Amino acid sequence: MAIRTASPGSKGPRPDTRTAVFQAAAAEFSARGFDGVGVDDIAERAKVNKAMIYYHFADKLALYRAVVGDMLATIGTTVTEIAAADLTPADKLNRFIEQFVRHADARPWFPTLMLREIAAGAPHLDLETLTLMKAVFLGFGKILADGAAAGTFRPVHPVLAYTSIVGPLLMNAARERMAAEPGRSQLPMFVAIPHQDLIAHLQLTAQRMLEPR
Amino acid sequence: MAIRTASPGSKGPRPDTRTAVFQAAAAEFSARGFDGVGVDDIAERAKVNKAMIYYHFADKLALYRAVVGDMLATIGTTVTEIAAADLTPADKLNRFIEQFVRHADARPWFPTLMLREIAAGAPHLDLETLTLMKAVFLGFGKILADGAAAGTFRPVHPVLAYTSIVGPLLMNAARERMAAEPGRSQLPMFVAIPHQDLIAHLQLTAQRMLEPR
DNA sequence: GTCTATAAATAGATAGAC
DNA sequence: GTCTATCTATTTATAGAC
Repeated sequence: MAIRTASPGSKGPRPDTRTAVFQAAAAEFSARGFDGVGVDDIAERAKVNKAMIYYHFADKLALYRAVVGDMLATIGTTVTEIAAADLTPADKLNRFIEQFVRHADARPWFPTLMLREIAAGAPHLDLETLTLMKAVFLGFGKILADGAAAGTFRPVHPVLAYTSIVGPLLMNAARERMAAEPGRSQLPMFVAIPHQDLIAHLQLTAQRMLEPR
Repeated sequence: MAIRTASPGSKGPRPDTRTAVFQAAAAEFSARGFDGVGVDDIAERAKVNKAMIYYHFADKLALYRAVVGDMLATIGTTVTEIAAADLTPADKLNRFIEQFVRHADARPWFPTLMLREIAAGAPHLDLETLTLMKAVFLGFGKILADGAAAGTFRPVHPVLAYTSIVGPLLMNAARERMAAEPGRSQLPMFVAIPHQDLIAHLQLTAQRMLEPR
């Protein structure tokens, strides 16, 4: 990835103001939610004048949708690739779980922002953004259907299977965030779980859930 | 439950203003989150003057904590009772799942409010409220430990087991809310799942997850 | 593209009459 | 206990100079 930095003290046009705003917005929205974040907060974090945000984005909602849409598009591409890969359904499922965790590790704002939007009932999302969300679900559903057709999976309603895997994934990310608040690490539900263990547990649970008997 | 209603047109002291505020706050906070709700919104829904809210509660945060605390205390009592009941661990686990769903059915604000607070990293909760949250987790952990001691469950980290069961539960509630928004019922991830099916699925998945091999 | 200044609306919270 | 009116701070958003 190319790194573009403005020369120190430069007064000319900053090449990546938009990117700085975008990244600051992702972090802020993830940390405090749509209503909890002010446009000033984003400007401050991005080290950008507030008016610049309105120069690059129509308004706060459009910026938010851009962040969530980009996030969903990225994970959607990953899932679609896995679903289309040349692997057994069981391997695809394991890969789905592993990639989801790795994806979240590389983009810490992702799970919390997604969980927040889900918890809120997705009131900020338009149909276009929801369609990106759908792509993730459909990719997962394809893995399931292939497995059922091959007889390696028992038939389970894709919605139930999806929530059974993604729900714990997101909830664990939220748990880690709660634990990060000061004075909480002693509480038993906030002990650290290595992501290797998380992945292994979810993979085993998912395989058992789908196992024909 | 006794029903107390002020006589129509009464100008005297309303007996249950506090309750009206409390219930309105639960509904509003659940629907739009701490930052998304204005004290005016709560006053309007409760059909109470805004100043009355500050007469009964110190401020917005104290009101919010009262709502969440009451919610956690109620579910905590239920879980503790199940853990102490005279049942096999497997039956206790099934009962935990069923009661959690039934509890949410009877109190529609519960799952969303809880998921919201979790997603936010519980920034609004003090240690006292978190302790109530802990009680729910500990009750669940006791069921697990009893099962492991009796050999009916394999040993699984209680945090992983807890998120694996409660995560899907909460995520499904959020899903139902997303589906409720207009123009969304056609999307495949928003199809309705009967709660009977949800319970059965989670019970089966949980038992398989914990099954020794 | 970038900045300052400010408009316009809304938020949380309180004073004080009844 | 209940109400009206209001204070103060903050918020989204824009106008307009450079």
